[in-house]
Amino acid sequence: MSETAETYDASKYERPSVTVDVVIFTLLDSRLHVLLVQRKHWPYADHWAIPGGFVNMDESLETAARRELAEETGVHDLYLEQLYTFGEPGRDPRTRVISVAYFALVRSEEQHLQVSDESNDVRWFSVDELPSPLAFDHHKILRFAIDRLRSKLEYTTLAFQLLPTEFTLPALKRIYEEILGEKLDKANFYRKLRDSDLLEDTGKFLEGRGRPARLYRFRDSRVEGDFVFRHREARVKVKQEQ
Amino acid sequence: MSETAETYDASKYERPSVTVDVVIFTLLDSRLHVLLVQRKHWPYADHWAIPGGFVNMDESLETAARRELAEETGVHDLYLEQLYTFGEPGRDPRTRVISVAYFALVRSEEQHLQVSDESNDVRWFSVDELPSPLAFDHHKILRFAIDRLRSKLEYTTLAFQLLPTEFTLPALKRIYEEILGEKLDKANFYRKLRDSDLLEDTGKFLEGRGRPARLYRFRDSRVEGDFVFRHREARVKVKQEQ
DNA sequence: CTATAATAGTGTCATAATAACACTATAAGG
DNA sequence: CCTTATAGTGTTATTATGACACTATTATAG
Repeated sequence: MSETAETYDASKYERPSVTVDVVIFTLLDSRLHVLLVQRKHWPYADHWAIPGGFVNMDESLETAARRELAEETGVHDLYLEQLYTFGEPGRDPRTRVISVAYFALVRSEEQHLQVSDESNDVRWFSVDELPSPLAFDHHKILRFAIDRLRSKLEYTTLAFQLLPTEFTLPALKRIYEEILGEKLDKANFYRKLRDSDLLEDTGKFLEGRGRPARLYRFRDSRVEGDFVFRHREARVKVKQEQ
Repeated sequence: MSETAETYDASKYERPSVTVDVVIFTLLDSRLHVLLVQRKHWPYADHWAIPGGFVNMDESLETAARRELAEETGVHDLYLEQLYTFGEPGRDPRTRVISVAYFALVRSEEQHLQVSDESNDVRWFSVDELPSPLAFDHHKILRFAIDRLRSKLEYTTLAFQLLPTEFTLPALKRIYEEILGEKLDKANFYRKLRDSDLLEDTGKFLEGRGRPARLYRFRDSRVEGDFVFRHREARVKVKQEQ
């Protein structure tokens, strides 16, 4: 960030390439899935990869993320959150690539996937059945994203983004259970939600197998943010995170 | 992340520059301070800025952050944490610059500041008395860092990094109070610490004005990590973060 | 040499949050 | 109309929290 004069020469230093990569989560068949594209070209041809691509000179990182995602997968209209920036030398065989990773949650029913001519295929993969190996260091990025997702679930309303406008408490509880990988107590979970004042009763019901479930909606239309909602208390413990 | 063949031409796309910027906090006269350097050259000559600089092609982002910090300020030996990546077009008048920001806490007594020939001066500033305007979008980065620091204080042992190996409970409490900007209850704060099992009694005492304070040390030498320690319970509330 | 100020540290208790689990409610299907 | 499946509520023992009053140990002023 220091240069000698107005005579700054932009081409003086060799520059790394900058990409954005986007980890998109959804719930499919009640399982957490992630969106991957199958690469067509070198490097890592035929390998599955997190969608992403190079940042143009005149667009913001988030705009680039949105553009690449739409181009490569057809996914659009989502709340993106910056995850981490990966920049180890050697992570891309072509040249030095620094990759700003984003992540987001979407409702898969609302997304129509489409394959670009840069890839063979675009597909949702259960996070428990990922293809291996993934391209580049994408396995690491994915791990990072899943960890972050779990941890943010503990104190935000992130999970609500996976639900339609109107939803039932059991559905929300199932999402938490699937992502956290553990069973939650119904009574305690519902009580937290009632006390949180986040939900609004629609008066409607969802018919199903047993007793119909009451339909709620998020009180605020701002589901796209990070609201504080602890589904349970975080205990004091000593452990390393990340 | 997709290219047509082994014929990939690294110079084909115009590339942004990548810098690392490092927000260093310390406690000085019981106040939270941040390290700034006064720029010597265009752009923003004579403005104060967060230390940082361009990433070399063969070094990792964190290595670059460490190197720049040592070169520009003399500060070394610290636990760095990635903060956020800022990449709006136009944030640097020279060219498109994407900046990966890091932050860290240090004990100022252990650091000997030294000015590089790229800057006029290096100095600690109280976060309440920052020079204005700062270079580039560094004010925004600083805000971001302070917010993150406060929020991580709530559930990590980050603050312990500001203390020497052996320290007293009142000293630790003062750090929390200064950074959070609010008074904490002694009894409750000490109880949390006792229950957390993070500390070890050294058997020694620190003499002072009144009753001598018992000296503790962190039980683990791994103060340089992110341990979970909630100095108080986080309450359920609905608010937007960041 | 005693009183006071200053700082460190402990005890207590009403209230709230938590976790566990037993219970009731309402539907479908045989 | 009995069984199963799902939704939803009540209850209670235990623990965590916040507030605040109390005790302890030193230096220093007079």
